[in-house]
Amino acid sequence: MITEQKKILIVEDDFNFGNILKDYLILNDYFVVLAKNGIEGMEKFKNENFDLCILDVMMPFKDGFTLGKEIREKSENIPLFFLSAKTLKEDVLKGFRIGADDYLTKPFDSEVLLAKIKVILNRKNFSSIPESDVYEFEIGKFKFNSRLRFLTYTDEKPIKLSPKENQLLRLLVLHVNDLLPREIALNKIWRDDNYFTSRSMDVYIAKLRKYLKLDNGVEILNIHGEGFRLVVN
Amino acid sequence: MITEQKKILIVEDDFNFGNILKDYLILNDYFVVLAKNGIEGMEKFKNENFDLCILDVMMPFKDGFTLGKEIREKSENIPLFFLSAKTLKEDVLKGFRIGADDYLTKPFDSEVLLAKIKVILNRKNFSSIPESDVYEFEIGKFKFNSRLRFLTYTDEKPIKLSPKENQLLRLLVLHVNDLLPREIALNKIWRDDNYFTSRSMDVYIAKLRKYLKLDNGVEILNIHGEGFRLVVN
DNA sequence: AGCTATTTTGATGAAATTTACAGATTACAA
DNA sequence: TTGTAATCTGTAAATTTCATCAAAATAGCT
Repeated sequence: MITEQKKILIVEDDFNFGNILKDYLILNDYFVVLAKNGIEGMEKFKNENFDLCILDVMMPFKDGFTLGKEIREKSENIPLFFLSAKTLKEDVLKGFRIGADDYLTKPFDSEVLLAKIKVILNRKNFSSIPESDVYEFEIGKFKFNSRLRFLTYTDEKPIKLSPKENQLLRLLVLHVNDLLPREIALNKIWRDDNYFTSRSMDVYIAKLRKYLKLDNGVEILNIHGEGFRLVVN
Repeated sequence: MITEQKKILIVEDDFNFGNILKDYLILNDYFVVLAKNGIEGMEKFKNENFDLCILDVMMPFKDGFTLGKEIREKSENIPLFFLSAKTLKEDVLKGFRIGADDYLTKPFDSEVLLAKIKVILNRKNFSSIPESDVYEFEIGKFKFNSRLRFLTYTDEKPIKLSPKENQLLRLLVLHVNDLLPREIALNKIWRDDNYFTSRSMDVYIAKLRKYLKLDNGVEILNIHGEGFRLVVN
């Protein structure tokens, strides 16, 4: 995909207001889905893949805070905005405690909202690895096909790579001879960066090293505290 | 340093307000530096290493917008908040155009500010685009790559540098033949200037000297009470 | 169920950093 | 000059942080 339209979920029970907001964001080149209440909002959230959620706080059946909490449980990283007429400090803080990225009080200026959306979408640009068209690589005497998940040493029979092995090797190759920061690999592949995903990544590095040992002109070096580096002579 | 405290720069010309804010953030376990105006703010920004900047908009000599723009030029990723009594939409939008992450209008609730600071500092922020940055240097007969943390003497095999060795050597090189004041190195690398960080820096100077001995046209001189100087013939 | 892929644990050791210290050097005042 | 306090030097030890990898646990598929 060349131009990647960002996909926004709006959950707002006020039909008029919701539609105005939706149209405004569409006009500004976002792909927008509008849900009329918390139940529907959760439904859509589960079935689609959004880049940002904008939730009204006061809604019948399921209020925005409850919905926000559920969304956070499912996805701890997705940007979350609350909209509310309630300017009470306690409400605002509650929103942030739930894991909101911002809390806007109505009435708010639509251009300001737009600015905030831009800021947050530009910051968190870790959609999974883009399926660029390149998927055949040479790594020393290896051939690596990241689409078929095959790693082939000269004429030997191809080693099948697991999805994670494959993604990791692909990232390494894309940064060949240069540093692949831990953080980036973790967020791109595991979509999260913590102690356990980090240990997990180490496991895959070990696996790849084992495969790559066949060619001793190829190795994966560690840069302590920074990340890894695939070196090819 | 025991806890990895986040370091915040506040630039605010109102002495009272600035100090109250500073104390409040310190109370909440941040390391805070307060600058009284835009000039001083830029000075501190250049010499230290912050996780977040909070800029008052209306200040004499150099206003917050101008300062914010300069900071953005130097660091495109550092989180930036504007504070202002001006609630004019145009000002708010201007702030965002400059690259602000948020714009708070005075009076604002300190707890809300705190919540926003937490959100932004915990945000996993990584763009795969490395900060455009010079990282290849020549030091006499050495080649120094501060990204890969390698120091290579002619054709010998590269010496791996630890993160601190690397940062320190990089700072020295950036000031080559000129004085690198202790204070600046400590604030930039150790983020704090005290007896222990200072001893620690001495240890690293000794380590670098050992590495650099290979080329006797290169040495690190001390300027008593001032700092160090990397000299290259 | 049985197999395979993946994640989580945890033991171990390696690397990096801080702290400590003893002997030099320097600044500076008397 | 000389004495003394402050600063610097290099090394070693103690502490902390990080990487490695086997193995166990879990999830997911056929």
